[in-house]
Amino acid sequence: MTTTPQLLPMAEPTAAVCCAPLTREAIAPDQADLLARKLKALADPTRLRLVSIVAASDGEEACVCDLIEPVGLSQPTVSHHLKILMEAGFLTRSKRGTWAYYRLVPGALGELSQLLDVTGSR
Amino acid sequence: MTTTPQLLPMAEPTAAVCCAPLTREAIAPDQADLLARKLKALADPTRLRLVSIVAASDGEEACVCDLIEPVGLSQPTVSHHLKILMEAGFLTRSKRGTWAYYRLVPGALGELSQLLDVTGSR
DNA sequence: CTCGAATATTGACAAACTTCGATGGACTGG
DNA sequence: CCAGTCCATCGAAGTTTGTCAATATTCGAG
Repeated sequence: MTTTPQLLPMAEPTAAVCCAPLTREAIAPDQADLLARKLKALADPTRLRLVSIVAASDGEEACVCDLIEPVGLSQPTVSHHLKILMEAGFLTRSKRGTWAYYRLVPGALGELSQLLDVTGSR
Repeated sequence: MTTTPQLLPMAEPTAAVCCAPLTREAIAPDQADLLARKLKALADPTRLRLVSIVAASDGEEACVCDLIEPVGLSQPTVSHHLKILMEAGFLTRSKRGTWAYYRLVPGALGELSQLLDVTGSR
């Protein structure tokens, strides 16, 4: 009964986590918080596999039923991981009939990637 | 009483996590594990700030005493975070006298960055 | 050798996370 | 309308994580 889970701003206000690569100057605490939340969403073997499977799927989308067997976990657990990935801005869901299809948010991974090391400086 | 914490292979056998970007084809479970461990090491606001401060420091190194005040946590906690970052392959330590100086491992962040999204494909 | 300073380690505890089974809601086919 | 399928949510159990105070360790100065 907590408040509605907040979506992390990623697609919309691109200004949120945007500017300084990690290695140029000390990151601000609030930017560190935001970046950490996104990294945490990805920092799980199952969720990495889910993202990867969705990305590699035909049409670059997959329904839950396609994801349960590959990762070998229960359906509620898979749904839970997908929700976390959605809230972090990496996936979107679209329902068609009883099926829920998940897709990658274009550019979400790339944005994170750039933040970690824009310049290749070090 | 677990086994001695294993260093994640990053500097040495670069073949470990090396090949397929997350979005080309489904990642193998063991690669997902490895990648998740590295992401988890980075997925904490304090540790992101530590990495950032070290990177932005003069001479690109910093001792623990320089890091305690900026992050506002106790000395044991800071040491603990630094240890995690070392075991994940992001930092190295060199002791000079009683001081311990931490440095970024060159390329470690970049390697991770590339893994998340090599192509910018999506 | 002894004292003080800089770090690391240990032990403890609360909070967060991962997982599951059970349940509930929504849609489809007969 | 009914039964069955797909998915999300709830509640609970077990594990992991972040943090601190207390303690141990290591080194340099005198």
